[in-house]
Amino acid sequence: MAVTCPHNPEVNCTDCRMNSLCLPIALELDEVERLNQIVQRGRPLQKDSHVYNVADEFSAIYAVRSGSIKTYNVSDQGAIQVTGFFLPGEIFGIDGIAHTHYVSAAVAMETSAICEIPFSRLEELSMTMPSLQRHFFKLMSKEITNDQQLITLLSKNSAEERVATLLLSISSRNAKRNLSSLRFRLPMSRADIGNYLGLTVETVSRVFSRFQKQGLLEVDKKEIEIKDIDALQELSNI
Amino acid sequence: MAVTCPHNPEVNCTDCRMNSLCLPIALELDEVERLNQIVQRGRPLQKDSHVYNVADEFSAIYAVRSGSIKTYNVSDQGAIQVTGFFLPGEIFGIDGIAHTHYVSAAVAMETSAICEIPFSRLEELSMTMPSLQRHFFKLMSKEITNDQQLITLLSKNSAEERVATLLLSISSRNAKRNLSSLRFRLPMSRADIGNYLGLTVETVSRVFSRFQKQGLLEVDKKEIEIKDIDALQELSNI
DNA sequence: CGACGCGTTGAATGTTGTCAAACCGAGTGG
DNA sequence: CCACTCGGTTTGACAACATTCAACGCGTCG
Repeated sequence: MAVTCPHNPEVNCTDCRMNSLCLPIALELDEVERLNQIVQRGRPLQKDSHVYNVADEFSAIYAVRSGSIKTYNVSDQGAIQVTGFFLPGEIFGIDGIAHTHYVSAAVAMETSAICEIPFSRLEELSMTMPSLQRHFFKLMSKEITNDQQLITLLSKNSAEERVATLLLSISSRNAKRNLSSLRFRLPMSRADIGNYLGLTVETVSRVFSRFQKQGLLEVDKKEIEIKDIDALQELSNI
Repeated sequence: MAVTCPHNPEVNCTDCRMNSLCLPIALELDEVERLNQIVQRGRPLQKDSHVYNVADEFSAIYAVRSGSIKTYNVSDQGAIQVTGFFLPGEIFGIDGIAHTHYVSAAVAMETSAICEIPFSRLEELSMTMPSLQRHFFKLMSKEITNDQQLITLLSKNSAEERVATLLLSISSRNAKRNLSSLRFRLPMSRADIGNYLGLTVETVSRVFSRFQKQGLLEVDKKEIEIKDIDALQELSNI
């Protein structure tokens, strides 16, 4: 049992139950083992502690093993923009590539464990493992796609549509991790949601209340139960 | 004279007056020549014709030689989101990397000439030219940075702030191309601006009128003269 | 216990979107 | 040559949605 506990720093890539999410599917067993060799697993991070901060030197990319991470940018004027939420099995920190220093920051939203993958060693490794190289390009590309979807969301959609879309995103990502897609706990605060979606805290709160009144959701602080996923999808799709 | 005309397909990278913008600075003369060998220059594109479209096979990245290009995404529901405007010397089409097919589209906003750089040959070339490889990573990274800046703009800024920021962006990019930073012609329509900035055409138009009334701009259709760049910067910075 | 962070709710305000009309310049056909 | 249409743009009146400001509830922690 201990070996599969996500907080356990001893767990290796082969046994990690997230490996289907963060590793390329095509990897052979011995390749996973070689990757495993370079992955560094520290002890759990406390809530609100930084994985990296703006202007930190870029040296690694990260995978969430347990808990949850948010990333944010700081504009020249000091405005904070949350750019992503990352759940177990997901990769973050790729935007630092090609800069020598991070332009964003990453913090734990709750007690979390992460895997650190030194970038230089990953580069070496991908020279001899084409599927890793490809996977890695896909990750950068996915980052761009994600950002552009967020741009569309912010640019074209109402508060209700934005919140519905975020809830469905978390729902489907939970499903991938074999968790319930209809009942889950939001790791982030209302302020984080608002910041991410370009809304004020009050608006986010009101949307949750409205959804509850309309029977789409059951909301208890951060606990969410989706009661009418079709209606949410309807909202998210229009 | 003919050799420096930007529409001329015969002009090569060494002589192109945009080369300081689209090529890495560190390239040796003979390296430029090797790159020049793989660049394909077609005849000019007409206004509104596509460089590539959604679902086209990804095979190359592009540089603007003359004219201007816009890129846009199409959401599942068919909504169009303009994601970028590209001026001479700028590179576009990088978001197709790591997908086999484009997820976005690129169209000429006016008669334009472009350089096509086949991706597979660029990959080969960068194996032997470290500075090209690095430059190339920077481009992907810049795409992410740009997108995230747009996210912040859409998420946190008012209509006036968004328009001011776009104008200043074009102004400074013109300066890099040795054109006037205070007097220029906008290549894109009001509708494109609105789509890009998450505003309606009417709002964009009103903001231009207001800026003119306040003496920040002189607007004549697409011709713009910046009268008070400090005031614009003030707006863009807050 | 009180202070504090976080979330919710209410009322008023304001910015932006919507709808409608008109303008302008370019191109077309009578 | 003029009247016409058409696309892009501007402007106005109005409505709607989100923000702002304010107050309050609730749980946690010192």
